[in-house]
Amino acid sequence: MASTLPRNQDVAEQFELLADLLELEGSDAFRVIAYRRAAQRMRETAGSIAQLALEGKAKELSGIGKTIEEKIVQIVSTGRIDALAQREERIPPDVRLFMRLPGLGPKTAAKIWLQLGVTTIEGLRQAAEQERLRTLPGLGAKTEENVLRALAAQVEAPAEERALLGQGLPAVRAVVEALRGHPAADLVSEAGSVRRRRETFRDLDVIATSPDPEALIAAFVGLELVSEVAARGGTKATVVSHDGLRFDLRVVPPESYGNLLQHFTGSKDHNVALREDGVRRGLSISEYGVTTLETGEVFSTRDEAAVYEFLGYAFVPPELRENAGELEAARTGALPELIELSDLRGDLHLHSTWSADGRGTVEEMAEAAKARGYAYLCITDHSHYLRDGRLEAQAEEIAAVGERLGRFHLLRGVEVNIRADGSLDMADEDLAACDWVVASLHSAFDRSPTERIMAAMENPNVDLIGHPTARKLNRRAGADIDIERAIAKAVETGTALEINSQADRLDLRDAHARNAGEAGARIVISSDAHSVGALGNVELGVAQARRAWLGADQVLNTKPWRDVKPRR
DNA sequence: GCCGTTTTCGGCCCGACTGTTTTCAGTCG
Repeated sequence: MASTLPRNQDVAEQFELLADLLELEGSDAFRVIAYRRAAQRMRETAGSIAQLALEGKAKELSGIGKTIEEKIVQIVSTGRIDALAQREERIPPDVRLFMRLPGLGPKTAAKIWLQLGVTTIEGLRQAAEQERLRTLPGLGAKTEENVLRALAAQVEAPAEERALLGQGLPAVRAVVEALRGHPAADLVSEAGSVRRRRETFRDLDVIATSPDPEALIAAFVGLELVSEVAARGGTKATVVSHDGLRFDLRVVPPESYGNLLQHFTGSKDHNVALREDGVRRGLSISEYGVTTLETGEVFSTRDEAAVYEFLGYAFVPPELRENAGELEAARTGALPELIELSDLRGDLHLHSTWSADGRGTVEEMAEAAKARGYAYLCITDHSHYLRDGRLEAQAEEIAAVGERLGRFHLLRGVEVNIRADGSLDMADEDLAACDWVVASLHSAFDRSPTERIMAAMENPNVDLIGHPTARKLNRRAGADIDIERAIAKAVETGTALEINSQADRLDLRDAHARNAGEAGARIVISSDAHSVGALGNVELGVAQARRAWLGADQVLNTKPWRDVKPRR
């Protein structure tokens, strides 16, 4: 039974832990890196890694070989990697936390544990206070100070959350715009994970060139949104905004701007793979340029695309830079043509004031959609607000507003709830009367969620599964959906799967949406808007679709309505 | 531990900064 297998996240966590403990033991660094890479690959794999290992197919994934595959099988059969269980008995759990403190690493953590006999966080605090850390070679007063500061900060701000792209994207754009308008600015760009449109971020990176770096830094730390200047130097600064977002600005030399933008956009894994590939071909790649080792010649450029071109790759869109096959594809001309925001022709999941939580009327939502340039819009209010005659009243209003809008298609839909037993909470004849039906999980996420959404797909009235895993970023993990079975059922029944564009949903997530696309499932990007402004959410959904390697032809609502829903 | 358009053995990204040091190891991104 697939549902009894450990989740990829949990398997990856054991390898991450094993890597940490091996590192504390001082074992071969490349072995440690190999475990971490494998863990990363597992997290980004949509199918069950445990299932793959049982079938002997996990080693087909890059970074996973025979040994790691065997260890995954150990997890399935005994719950724990043997090598990990042994080490957990020897190494006190808090020592792993030592090396997570900023400034401390595995070497220092092990030294403190083995030479001072410190085994707990509290013991570490005391050792620092009593000035015992400085008795160790290579450690001094400054280290003690750093340890105490780090421990205090940890108490103040425990377990930091990553902020949502939906909050960071407008914020970083505002900063980039403000800096571009400054006389000391030349080139300015977002960089880092926000440029790759990752769903969450730790800080927002901006890079720039300037004839007068000091003046640009001064303008940056003086921006109205800045509440605190965390660091400030001649070429870089870090600030915290009033709403708690961290921004990093780096001012870089113009002649290497392209190389630097490439470097600071990441991801780390993408850059490492790029550089390893370079080494194999006699090229040393850094943020300043590409050195041809044989001649010593250095290629640096203001143009990021020129970096990829020089290295023999097609330009890799930032959203794909995760070392998930994009380099090979860029070398062989196999990169996909990614969907763009302007490809969307309509929205197929959103709410009006007929839903208690909707803030725009049917007419307001329709007018706003028309103004966005859409050709169609489907109002999908929650089923439970459409009882006792309200379904008919809502249908009349949609029909009346639709008349006034001329050629624009205003459609009548519903978001029907999938109950705990897998049935839908609206009668089939009512669903059949709608132009479009979205079915979603909203509760009882632990009660056979895979079976429930698959049952919904079997209903011929259901066109789309909304936010398939029902996750909420920073709030709850998604339901434990067996995504491969769900995708197979979607393909079989022709039911579309949603990329929900709400900032804290983005569900399907990137890896799952990529799998769905590869399997030939139909994908819909929808706003799930509850207000006029939220129709713009789809920008996040399109970004997620790009991270999933999807082209416009794989997304249903890039097509005209007659092709989305051929007449029954 | 993984991997291969030199390789099934011998490699495995690059540079900056920090704190502790008289030349560098450890950490970080």
